[in-house]
Amino acid sequence: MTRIVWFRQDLRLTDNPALSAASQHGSVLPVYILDDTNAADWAMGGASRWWLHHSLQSLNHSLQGRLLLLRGDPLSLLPLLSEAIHADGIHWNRCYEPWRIARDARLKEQLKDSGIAVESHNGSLLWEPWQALKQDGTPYKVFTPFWRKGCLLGAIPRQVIPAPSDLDCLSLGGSPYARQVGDAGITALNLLPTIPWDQGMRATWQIGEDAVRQRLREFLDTGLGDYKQGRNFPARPNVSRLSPHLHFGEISPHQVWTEAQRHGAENGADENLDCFLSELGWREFSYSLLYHHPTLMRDSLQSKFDHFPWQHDDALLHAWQRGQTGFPLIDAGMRELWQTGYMHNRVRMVVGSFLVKNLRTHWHRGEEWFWDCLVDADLAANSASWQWIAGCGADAAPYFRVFNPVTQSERFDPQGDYIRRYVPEIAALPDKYLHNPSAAPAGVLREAGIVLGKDYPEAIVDLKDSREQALAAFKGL
DNA sequence: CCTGGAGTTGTCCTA
DNA sequence: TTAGGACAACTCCAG
Repeated sequence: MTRIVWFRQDLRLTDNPALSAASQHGSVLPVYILDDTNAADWAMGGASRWWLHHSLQSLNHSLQGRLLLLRGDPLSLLPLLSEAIHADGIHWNRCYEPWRIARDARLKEQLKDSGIAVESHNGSLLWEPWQALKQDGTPYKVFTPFWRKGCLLGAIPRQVIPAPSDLDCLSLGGSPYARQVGDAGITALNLLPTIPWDQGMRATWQIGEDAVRQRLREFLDTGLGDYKQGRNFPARPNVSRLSPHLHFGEISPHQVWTEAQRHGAENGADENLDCFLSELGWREFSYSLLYHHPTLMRDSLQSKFDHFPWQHDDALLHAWQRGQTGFPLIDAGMRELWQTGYMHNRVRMVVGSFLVKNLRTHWHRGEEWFWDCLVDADLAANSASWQWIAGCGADAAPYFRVFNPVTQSERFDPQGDYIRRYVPEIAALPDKYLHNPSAAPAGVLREAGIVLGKDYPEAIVDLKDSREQALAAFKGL
């Protein structure tokens, strides 16, 4: 008998509970379905699609070209496929986006009614969101107790599952079955851009299961040692850059957890290891928030923010999006995002704070832009993080937490290495004025050959004024 | 039910 | 130059 393995956000062979379970029943048909019909507003953005193309290619390669690629509605495709190949069961690893939960629940009902076994597995979270609860059975709203009590004191994450050694993949190549359900093939999924905006991305990333395991080893060997401090400096190589791989499931958090613990056991566990593991905790926390608050992507957790006096100015928003704000750290971050599909975490906070507080733009605008541009765009992490920086999330972020992009720049990119990489037109400025060209004396600008407003924008907003206005608006709530 | 300590990531002013 | 305190008040969470 054959079991279908429906790949979704688990594009790997190692530590894949659904694949391993299915393979124990006999032959396996691996399938991926590009589902734009059920996602509504949260269909994958452009950068994510680009990543997906390469990740699917890598997975297909690992499966000796046996991955069936379809596009359409799984609710109709999977019953058809099951019938066509006489599958007696379907396995998948759980997803936690509300629309996916709803879709999968419907599908499960449907398949069970037609006598097909359905098994869902946990492939992407260390702790299920319905397990990490307070004593009284309700979900946590604050990270620290969630992580320390709800997670770390709970069940130990399961062992990593080896890739199936004797995988028997059903091949449908050219068979009528594949055509019956519409074998799209990877190019037909149209995941790649029609105009070549992906050059910077291709130069930045190595995609796929083998590549990410190498990346993890490299990070543990060279980045973890000074993680706690170094991770704040965007020019330093101390962040893991695992997020897109984790999002698409080329690696599981269990693998990261296990490898990091092993590294700690061999080299000494310290606050750097704890700090890194707690970043996995933030991922878990975001998923927990989304699971228990299914409208997290839309509704502010603190409803008083419904009355916040947001402003909207297309020109200011556009300047932010394209990295033309006149604040070099902001512009470097937004251009890093545009060019590579990624932005350093410290800089994400600074650009987010700037958009929401200094420009007083609704956090939805930032959320949407990141969704389209990030290769690690993840509904849980993106929604939770924008709410956090906007101050409307579950954690009571102090109202006075407004990042100053110039101060942050001086503190975390003191030599300007990050800025000069992404904002080369001001590279000739001395470090002292690199962080805020609008404050540079005319002579310094002339010396560097820069005309503000022509070669590089004047600051689009007054930091002091806009900060005070944001604080006043908050006070008015 | 009550109580008290704590809450990822900051900034600015003052002494 | 640098360190410390102010900046609201509230909710969360565990005992």
